[in-house]
Amino acid sequence: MFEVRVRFAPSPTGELHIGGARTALFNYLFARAAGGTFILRIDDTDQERSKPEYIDALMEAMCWLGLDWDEGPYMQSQNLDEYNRQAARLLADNRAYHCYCLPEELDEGRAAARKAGKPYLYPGKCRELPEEEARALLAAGRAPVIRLRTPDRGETVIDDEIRGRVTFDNSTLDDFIIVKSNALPTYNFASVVDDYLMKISHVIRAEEHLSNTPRQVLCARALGFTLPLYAHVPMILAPDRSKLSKRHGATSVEEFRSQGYLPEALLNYMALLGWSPGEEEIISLPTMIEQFSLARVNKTAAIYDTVKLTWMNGYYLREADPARLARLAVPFFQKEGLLPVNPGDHELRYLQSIVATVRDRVKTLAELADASTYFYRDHFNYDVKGVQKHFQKEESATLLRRAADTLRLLPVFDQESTEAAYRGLAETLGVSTGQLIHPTRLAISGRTIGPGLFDLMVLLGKEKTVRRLEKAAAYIENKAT
RNA sequence: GGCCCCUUCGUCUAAUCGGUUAGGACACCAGCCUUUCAAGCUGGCAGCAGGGGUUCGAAUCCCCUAGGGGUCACCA
Repeated sequence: MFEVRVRFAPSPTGELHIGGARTALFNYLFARAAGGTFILRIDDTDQERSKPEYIDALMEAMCWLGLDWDEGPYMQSQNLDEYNRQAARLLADNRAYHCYCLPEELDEGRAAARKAGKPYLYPGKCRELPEEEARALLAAGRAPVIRLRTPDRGETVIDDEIRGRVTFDNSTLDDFIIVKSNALPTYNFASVVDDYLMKISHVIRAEEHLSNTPRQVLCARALGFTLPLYAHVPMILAPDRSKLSKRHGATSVEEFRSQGYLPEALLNYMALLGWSPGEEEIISLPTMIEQFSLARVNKTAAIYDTVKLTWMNGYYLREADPARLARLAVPFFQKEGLLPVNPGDHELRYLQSIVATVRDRVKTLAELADASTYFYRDHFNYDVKGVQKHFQKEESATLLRRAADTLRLLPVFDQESTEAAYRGLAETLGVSTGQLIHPTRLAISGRTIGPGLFDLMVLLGKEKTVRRLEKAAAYIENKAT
């Protein structure tokens, strides 16, 4: 039995989006399920587009999700000598050659091929370039690239763990570039070298890489490397069925986080895209590890749907430990201006009791904060429809004043006592409890929807409740005159 | 356009070797519960892309068509 070693190898050219995160998750699950090693590698051989801040953001996102890696991060930019060494070997073996063609020269051929409706293949101009000419070109200041000498005939076969046998005709593959003119390796080359050196057993990545795979196999064979096993997982598509990109709005882990999604919800939702567990859909990371297998990963691209993710987030919101939830909610309350930068113990305790009550009816942390504003602000507008419904008759004012008077006299202000008081008052006044409850809710929260009224009053406290009832009564009386 | 991959309710998916009233989840609708809104519970709507084969029998195997996606860079 060989050791399972897998890697997640993003290029730091943007935020970690849900597709990349899901690939990371599957690698993680596969490694953990097999007792193997999960490696983080940063494929940063593109100097132009790679940005250090993306590396930090990437690791931050993975930590937030709880996808801890065992080795790395390894940077390809730190391993340049190795690629050069391997390329030199290929050159010495005549399995690769220098090519002096300029990109512009090649562009002409490309344009012509496109016009003719044919695929463009490098014509092999420098394949057998005489020594003299090469020297002359070099002397003229041309920086060559290195191309792999690929077979013209035969086929390259990949036995993919998920997709089965995939065959490519070698005649459709040209002598592709493995080292750029700036001496940096291309993805197909660097990736093969590292996967071999790191003893990667399974390359688990998105399907978009499937058509690159024969090139990598050719590289590995030229280098004399044994091949890893490949598993190409289905892509995650945007709602418009196209590949995920910035223009699709919230797709990065960081964005989901800032919208108030919980890591366990995002993780659970992502796991369901392209894979299905046993009986239960709601599963924790440890359970995913127990149940994960590549055999149950399907081949169909999935369109992600935030509606289901949001539902799931609501579920996890209600399940979460209240103290933890309060901690996670802090930035959202700060953003609404409800909490100071450094909230004290008292404020955090109050937050926790609010969160524990309000979370039952919201689906994200952002909604949670939004639904909690009236606990912190005395000034708010009354819901317009609510006013029409509950503040229209002048006797409503009387009702509210009677309620305020009753509550004020309560020696104990808790769920039971307030409810008993209200039910008693309704009876003496000869009205239904609802006739008392609805105007009260509007009076103390400005809203027609929210937590159970008695929870709400207790959370607000006797003083504020009574004050707001009287304020509302005055509002109704003013309105009437 | 060439090459490669894919195709079960609107969306995510199940249906181990071909035999199921094609199952579940989200969403939606209805009812129950109820001080509102949620949640919860119960029920409902909704799918094998199309056409040919093979077979006693096909969502499942084969072929064709259509559709979708990916990829064709000195990006990964």
